[in-house]
Amino acid sequence: MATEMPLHQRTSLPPGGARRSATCDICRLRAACLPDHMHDSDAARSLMGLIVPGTPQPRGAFLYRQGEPRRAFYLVRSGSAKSFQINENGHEDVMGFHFPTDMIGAASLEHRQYTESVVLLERSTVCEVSATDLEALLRSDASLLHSFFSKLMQSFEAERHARVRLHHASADERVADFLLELSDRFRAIGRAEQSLFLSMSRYDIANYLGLAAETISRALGRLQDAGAIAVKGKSVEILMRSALHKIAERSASA
Amino acid sequence: MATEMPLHQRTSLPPGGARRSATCDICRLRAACLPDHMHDSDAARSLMGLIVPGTPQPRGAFLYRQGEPRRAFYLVRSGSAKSFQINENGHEDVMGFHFPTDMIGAASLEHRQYTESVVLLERSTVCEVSATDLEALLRSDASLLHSFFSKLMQSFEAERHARVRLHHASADERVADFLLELSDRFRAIGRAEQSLFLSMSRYDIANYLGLAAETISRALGRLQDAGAIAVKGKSVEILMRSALHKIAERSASA
DNA sequence: CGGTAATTTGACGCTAGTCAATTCATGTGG
DNA sequence: CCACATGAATTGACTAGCGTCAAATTACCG
Repeated sequence: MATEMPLHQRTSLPPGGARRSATCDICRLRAACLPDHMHDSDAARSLMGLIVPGTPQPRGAFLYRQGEPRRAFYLVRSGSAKSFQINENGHEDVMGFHFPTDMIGAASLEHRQYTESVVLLERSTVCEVSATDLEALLRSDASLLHSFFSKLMQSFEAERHARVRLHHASADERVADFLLELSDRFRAIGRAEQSLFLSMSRYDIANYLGLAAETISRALGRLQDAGAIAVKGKSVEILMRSALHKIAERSASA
Repeated sequence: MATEMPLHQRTSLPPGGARRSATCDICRLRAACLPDHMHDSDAARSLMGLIVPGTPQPRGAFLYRQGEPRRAFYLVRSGSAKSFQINENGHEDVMGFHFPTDMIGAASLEHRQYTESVVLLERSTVCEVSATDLEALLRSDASLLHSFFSKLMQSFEAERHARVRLHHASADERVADFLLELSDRFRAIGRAEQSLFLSMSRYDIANYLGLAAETISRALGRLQDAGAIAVKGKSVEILMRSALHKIAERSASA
């Protein structure tokens, strides 16, 4: 079995922290986390009232497992997570990685059960929103529904882009693209964009990009030889962003 | 240049047929075309009133081009189409294929301009819905918005599935999966599910699946040798659906 | 500090891409 | 209606890139 086994096997998240609302007010991620155009509307108030901050959970803890009844949505506050499905061959398919301000669970929106599992990649904190509460709010507030609609459309486009872009790309191109994507996401949440910490394993990256783990190692090595990055274990420094871009973009130059 | 040049260069669709509403009532695709839970609601009436059937257009005609201001959404009534983007290398990326009852243009929903081009693959008829009209209706009717929401979620999941599924798949697996997907879609609109007509070129299929056109030929040949299908030009007969399934599913059997 | 898992590195084979030639469709005009 | 022209599809030969297997090295956790 090539896939890693979770360290912890708990099936659900413990009660979480104190149930005080308006915690978003004191969260430094607030601006990046909540939908853009609802910073001070009534809807923002209502939504923030539903968000329950949790306590830090250890690496390997599951937010939920594929097949469990859908209870809640989550917002990553610190740390990171990966979502994955077990396919018909018993093989793990990594769907994506999640960082602070990312919403988790929307992919299961149209289902009664979670369609994927989500496990923490490091010690992390997540905020929780009850599914029934959120759905009720969405039914009553059209502008909030529109916000969600927008966000989903964005994910849809990103997903589409990833599919066609990476279909034609070589290993080096995919890895360069992956690093740039991470960098962009880190920048968006106020982290250093040139210092990346890869909390996920090479196997996870490989699975996500449709490559073998060994190929990830070699690709990182080649990018390093090219002077674009410096790799030291799970830490990657982006030395020449332009070089990385050039590599990522040169797919299928017919 | 490996990509095909459109036969016709018209930049927009001619006026279309007579502007009589309620044409959906006499359309045999109605049940499959409109959202499930709105067959006889007020919203259904309103929506149907916005749908304008067009006249048949020749192969190679564009519904719209990437970058044009977004005017309308389209529903395929007969024939087929492909949507594609030109990427930064001037290369064509095929995003998908469209058959009767498919909605076209939703991917540009959040933009003022079309983010892709759509060209007919054969002589086809499409129905048109004005963008402003539809958006006004969506704003006023929450249940309709929910329907759209649902439909988008479905596409999102399909897109996701396509990405992870095909990432690990071999050429034969991808082609088998593609044929089964077409078969399913044909069945959903009442066509024979075992007799497929591939209106798109091998190059388009290859581009869509992230392969070379020659590989499509060879993969089809191998599937034929395996007794799963019979290929004759653009016509493909599915002889053993089970065999095709087995081939499509056996990706990454660790 | 020891044991385990993760990562790197090397060797090798196979799959799919590329280039080129040929066959096959399709559509056009005489 | 047929001959021809054009592009699509197939087939073959060769090559490059990635997967696989195995071994060595490093990082991590108790």
